[in-house]
Amino acid sequence: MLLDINYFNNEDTPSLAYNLIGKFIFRNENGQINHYMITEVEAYHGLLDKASHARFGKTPRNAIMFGKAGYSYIYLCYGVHWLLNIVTGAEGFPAAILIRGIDKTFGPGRVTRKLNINGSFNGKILAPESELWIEELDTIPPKVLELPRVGIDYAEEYRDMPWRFILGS
DNA sequence: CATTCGATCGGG
DNA sequence: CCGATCGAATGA
Repeated sequence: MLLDINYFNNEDTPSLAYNLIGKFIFRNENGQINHYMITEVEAYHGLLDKASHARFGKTPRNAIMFGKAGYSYIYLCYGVHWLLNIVTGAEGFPAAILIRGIDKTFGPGRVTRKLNINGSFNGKILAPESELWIEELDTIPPKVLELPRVGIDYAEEYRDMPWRFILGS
């Protein structure tokens, strides 16, 4: 089942992120379709989240986070790595879920390399027509670990929020 | 303008 | 531990 705007149009970003573990990213490259289980994500939740790109309000870079759910938000991190996020929540509520791991690949920069995507995919709707989309293949809930997010030591009281989710064993 | 500094990774 | 690498954000 395709997970689209109706699925991601939810303002409980941490719960959406939790529930993304065990779902699948599909990628169509020249007719060759592969899919990868989502194994690690982080939630970036609203204007108040001091770890989020949206914490200073709407800017050209983060505008997509304020838009409709079910779209991609992709940006260059440290001038080197493209990071893939899924926009969530109602229009006007800035939130996104960072994809940090798929299958055996860990690290958000490696995820986009494995999927062979970059900034040209920013702002695309996650659907087969974009050659990048999310599906639920089975409804058995996996074991999920909750941990603090990575690389956001500056986020003050939001630094230790357990908004990083990892597939458990 | 100038400067700082990241939602990282790989190599030594 | 550190350098790469560059654009967003900030402040003058």
